[in-house]
Amino acid sequence: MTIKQLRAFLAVAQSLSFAQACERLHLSQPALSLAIKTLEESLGGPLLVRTTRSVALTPEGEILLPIAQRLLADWDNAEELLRQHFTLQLGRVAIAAMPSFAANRLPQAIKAFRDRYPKINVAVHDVINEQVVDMVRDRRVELGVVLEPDNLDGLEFATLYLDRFVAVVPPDSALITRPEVSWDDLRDEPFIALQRPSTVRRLIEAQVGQLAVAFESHQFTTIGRMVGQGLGVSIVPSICTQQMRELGGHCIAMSKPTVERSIGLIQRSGIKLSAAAQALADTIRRSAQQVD
Amino acid sequence: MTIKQLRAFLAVAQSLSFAQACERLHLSQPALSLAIKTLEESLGGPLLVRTTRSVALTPEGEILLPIAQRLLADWDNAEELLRQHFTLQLGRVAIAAMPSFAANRLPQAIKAFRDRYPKINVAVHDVINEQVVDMVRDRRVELGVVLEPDNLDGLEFATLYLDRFVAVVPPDSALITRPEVSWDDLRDEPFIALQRPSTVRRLIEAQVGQLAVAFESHQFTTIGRMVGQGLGVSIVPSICTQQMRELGGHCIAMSKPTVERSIGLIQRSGIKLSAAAQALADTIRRSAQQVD
DNA sequence: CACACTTACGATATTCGTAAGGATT
DNA sequence: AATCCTTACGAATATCGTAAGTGTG
Repeated sequence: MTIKQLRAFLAVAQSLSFAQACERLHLSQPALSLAIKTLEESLGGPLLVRTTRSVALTPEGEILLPIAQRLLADWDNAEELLRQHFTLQLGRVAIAAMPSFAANRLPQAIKAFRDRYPKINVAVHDVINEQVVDMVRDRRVELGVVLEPDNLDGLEFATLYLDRFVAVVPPDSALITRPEVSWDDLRDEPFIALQRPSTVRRLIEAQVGQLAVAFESHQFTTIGRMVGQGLGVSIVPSICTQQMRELGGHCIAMSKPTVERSIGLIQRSGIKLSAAAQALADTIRRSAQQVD
Repeated sequence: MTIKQLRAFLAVAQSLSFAQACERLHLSQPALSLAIKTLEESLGGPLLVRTTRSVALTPEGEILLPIAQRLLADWDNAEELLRQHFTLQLGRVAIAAMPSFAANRLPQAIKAFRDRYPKINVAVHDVINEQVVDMVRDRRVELGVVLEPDNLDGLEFATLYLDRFVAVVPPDSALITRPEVSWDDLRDEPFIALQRPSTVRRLIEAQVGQLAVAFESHQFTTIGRMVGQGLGVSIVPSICTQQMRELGGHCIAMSKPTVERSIGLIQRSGIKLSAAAQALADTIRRSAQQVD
């Protein structure tokens, strides 16, 4: 039993005419006749009774008719579903991104993606850097945006930006005129830090040692606003520059030695991204180039 | 997308190896390779990622896998179901029969049928003659057993037995020594008749005019037992002879002019019986020959 | 005689298997 | 070197359409 044979049967059963079914199937009468005959032989008995002037279903044909309809409908639906996934007319991507990226750069990339592929469902997981890596490893997301991890096994990393730390100081700070500030310049000010665990916090501490932390927050937004209110200074990834400015903080480049780390896309290596995830990755890459 | 292609995909996806899938499919590697390739082209993208040493599913392949399983399972089930119907390993027949036949002859035919085709469900409708015809016309049953109807249009009738009326008298009746009795011989006795509407009742009245009915019943069993108890005499189709004897009645042939009517199978003309109904009809015909 | 389905048959397309090629372990 | 998948190509198979055949209204 083949798809063609079943389609042939359905066409004849519905029109009760070989001639009409021929047109619907774009098939010659003999070809249709043979298809039905072959189907009947493969199933072990007649499905249609043909008098020279009319066609009727046998009881077994009556049994097959609704089954054939459902079978072919399921078949066509499945085919269409797959095609839609390949043509990005349907699908779902899950992406995880570290908070700074999720807050500052991802939204515009998602916007561009959604404008182009409105039917693709995008799930964004805004989690700390380490969890992004875990989620990619666990296959809970196809894509991640992270600071380049030390341990890459099983993962592929591709740089989007080169990020360095910048100081954030209140608008009335004495440092504000300086073209750049050193780590030591900030030691005297109350320091506002991300709460642990956080890669940014860890990297800063690795650079300057234990900090005299005055305030802590999980959110860059809170940090920015605290700095804006003159509560202290902070150090944030350069990706957050614009956000800090909007919140009232003033950003100043850090003098050497500066810490630079790559921010980039990670995915499991050796597996193929879904068409949707591939397209999202492309969109994010394009978006990164535009900003730079 | 064809059945073969989908089976090929399923085999590869399950074994994650072309080589193993080849054996399962009884197919050469190139043929399998081509089948997958064609499938991928027809759907618009890759389903499998082949490194030279391993095979993995693409995300779209992951989507297709459970769909393919269900599709093929449904397909195989449908095919098997139809085959079972044709080979009489599964099915259902509905038959309607007039009470005298249903009670006297049908059970042994059903028994023989069920011994031979234990999986076929048989529904018997024990209804009066006219309703049998109606049920066949209305397609509520495929087969009927009736006295040959006057109006046959749209129906086919095939004789099983030639039935004539026989007299039933109590065992202590004076008539019991007679080789045959006439209609008039029975006029003096209390008459036990089937209740109207009944073809038998109608035929008897057509023969002898209005009867002096002493008792009426819907059931031949009741009539037989009444006669057996000496409450009166009756006239029944010869098909009931054995039943009457068992109930204590004594059957005597009717002298000429006797009424003979055919008892036979009816079915809608121009349609094909289901394989199951055809087999049941054959069994009933064989059963009728054995009795004669 | 026109219509509707089937059979006959030659042409075209698919599908298959063998043989060879390329890549990885 | 061995394994595994792909490409190449000739052969077998299946399917198709044209033409002829058959039975019905």
